[in-house]
Amino acid sequence: MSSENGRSPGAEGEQLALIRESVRRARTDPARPRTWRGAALAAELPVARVVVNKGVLHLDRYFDYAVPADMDADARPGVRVRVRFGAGSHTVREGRREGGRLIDGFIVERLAESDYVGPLAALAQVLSPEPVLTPELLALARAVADRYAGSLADVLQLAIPPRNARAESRPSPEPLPPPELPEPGTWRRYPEGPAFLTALARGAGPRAVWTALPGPHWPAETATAMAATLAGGRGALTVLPDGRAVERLDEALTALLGPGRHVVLTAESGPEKRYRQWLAVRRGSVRAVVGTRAAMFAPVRDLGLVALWDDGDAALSDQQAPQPHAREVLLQRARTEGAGLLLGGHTCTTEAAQLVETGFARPLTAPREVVRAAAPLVRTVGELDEVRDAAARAARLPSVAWEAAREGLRHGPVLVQVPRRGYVPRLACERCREAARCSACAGPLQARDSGDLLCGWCGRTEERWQCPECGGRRLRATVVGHRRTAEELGRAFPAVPVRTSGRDHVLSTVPASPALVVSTPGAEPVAEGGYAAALLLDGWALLGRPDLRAGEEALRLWMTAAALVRGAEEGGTVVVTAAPELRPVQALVRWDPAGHAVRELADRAELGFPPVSRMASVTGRPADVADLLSGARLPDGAEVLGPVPLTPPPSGSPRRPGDPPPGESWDRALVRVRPGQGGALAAALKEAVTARLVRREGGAVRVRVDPPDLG
DNA sequence: AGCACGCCGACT
DNA sequence: GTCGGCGTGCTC
Repeated sequence: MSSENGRSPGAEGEQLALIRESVRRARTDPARPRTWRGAALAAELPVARVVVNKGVLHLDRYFDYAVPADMDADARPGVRVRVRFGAGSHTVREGRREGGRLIDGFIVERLAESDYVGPLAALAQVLSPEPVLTPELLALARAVADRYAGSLADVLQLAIPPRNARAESRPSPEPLPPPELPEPGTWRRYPEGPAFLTALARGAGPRAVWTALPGPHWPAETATAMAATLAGGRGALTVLPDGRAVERLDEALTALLGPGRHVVLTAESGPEKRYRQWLAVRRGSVRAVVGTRAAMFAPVRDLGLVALWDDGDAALSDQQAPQPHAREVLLQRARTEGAGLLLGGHTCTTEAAQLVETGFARPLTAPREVVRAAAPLVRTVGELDEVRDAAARAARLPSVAWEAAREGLRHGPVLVQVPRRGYVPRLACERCREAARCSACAGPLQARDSGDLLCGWCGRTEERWQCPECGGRRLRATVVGHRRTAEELGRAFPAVPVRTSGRDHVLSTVPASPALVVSTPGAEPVAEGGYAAALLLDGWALLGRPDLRAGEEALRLWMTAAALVRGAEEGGTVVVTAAPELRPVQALVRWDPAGHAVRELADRAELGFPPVSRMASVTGRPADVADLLSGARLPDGAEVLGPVPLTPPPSGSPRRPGDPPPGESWDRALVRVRPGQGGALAAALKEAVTARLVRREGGAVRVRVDPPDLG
């Protein structure tokens, strides 16, 4: 018997020789045979260009396959196929091509001929005639892959849910006719609100950065914008950071439009339901989509509006390679699909402020007096504030906070926000709480066991640090968790029920009756009728986080909580324990998130920080990082910061993709480029990684564009 | 990555 | 003459 691997001479060997000969001829003969013998091919457009479902960077290109005649009808652009892929797919045994593994892919287009020199393998199977990879989705996925130095296949994995035969076999519901144009309702509080809605309804692409008024109306307002888009005959997509926010918008949409006009796309619903709903969207049966970041690629037909709520929330950045952020994906869709944009939240990210500054979007805000009436009264208290009351001292509350809680409890629930333990800053000025930064590159300072101060970006040792804000020379940190705070408050207010909402169990709503609701940031329940008061405790801990965005993030967490409190007109009060002269604290007191973002943006521009410049991180073993950077053809003026040793995550925390394997110490370098060079930076890094893969040199290196923890 | 090809040394 | 170990290169 011949050997299993076709290496022995004889009939098979002769066949191999023949094949090699035919390939040789194919490379030189202009009238070369294009396929293997014996395959009956599709009469027209016999070539299928395929993107194979393999995320490896050096395979990030198309491969051509021959279309057998019996697959001709189904093998249309966008369908899922299986193909033989890999070395050896040209092996011929007993007259058939074998070898190479069967892998999935998508047909990108059908062609009359291939530019590949050599004979084509045939498609192995059309998995389903459903064209899931639409031209819009392909273009979007390509753009996202390029921006993030990732591969098309990786992005498609995020964008197209796994197939489910049962879901596919069922017909999607008949599409409903467009709804009536909705009334503007509370959008009238914004001078530009009604015009924004009519622009959506008439098919235009208005783009707005929406600073939402505090209070409970944003879900209904977002629903109204979606309804206006539907009324104009186009589709709408809204992405929100978590399941609770999705639920609120879902309810608002159902209240406004009834059931059946929208779907909720989240990763939580099971595979069959998820694919069924996704298909209903792709087929045009449903024109409106609401979901978490998993919905950002939803193939909405004739997209007229992309909306994003609270784009500063870290949950909007995908954890799967290449880790695209929903804001960037939706912006790309607004640009290329001509859709309107609604970037909303109770605060404003610097990225959103930049969109306004560059003229890409217009601000959608309410007049000052409307803001003042809707927002609660905010008071600040330094933590060294004198504590006269013994009970207040027991609860570790400054007197002002104690009074506000006691007064608030007479009228309804009182929210107490406490930073999570572990949410601790690296180093901040003891006197003014300003984060300690490197005097050379403005990177965050870390304390070594030796007592030395080391920059987390450039690795320089900081001698004799002095706070640039107040001249202080001492540094510090620590925080008390929400559970212990709840216990202490329970003792201080013995007659009042205490509820907690935190990481392990998050409450979505609380009743209007008086209660203390202790919550970690981001987990605050919505109170019926609004909270009477809120205490934002240990604010300095949020501000001192070792992150570029610490100020912006603290303001976001405060305002998101404070927006659940009744307006000043109804007696709503907020007390924040943080130094009143700090910029985010002032922005909270004045309720001016947009102004804060504009000033923050100016600072970032001056210091060369994102989003004004673009950054990417490169991590890996020290030798690998150095090798990759030396081989990369970075754009002109690119700056390399570091490399420095990557601070290991605290032991016990779950390993995340991109973390070094246990026992290895990795370096991290940051690369920074000027505005407009982001694409070139991503391309250069991708090329450098690919070159190493092809040469098989060195160990794994990870590249991340827009690293989230600019420590 | 995965897989096949092929060169080379070892053993029947 | 045949087997199989591992370095090298490619994937339509």
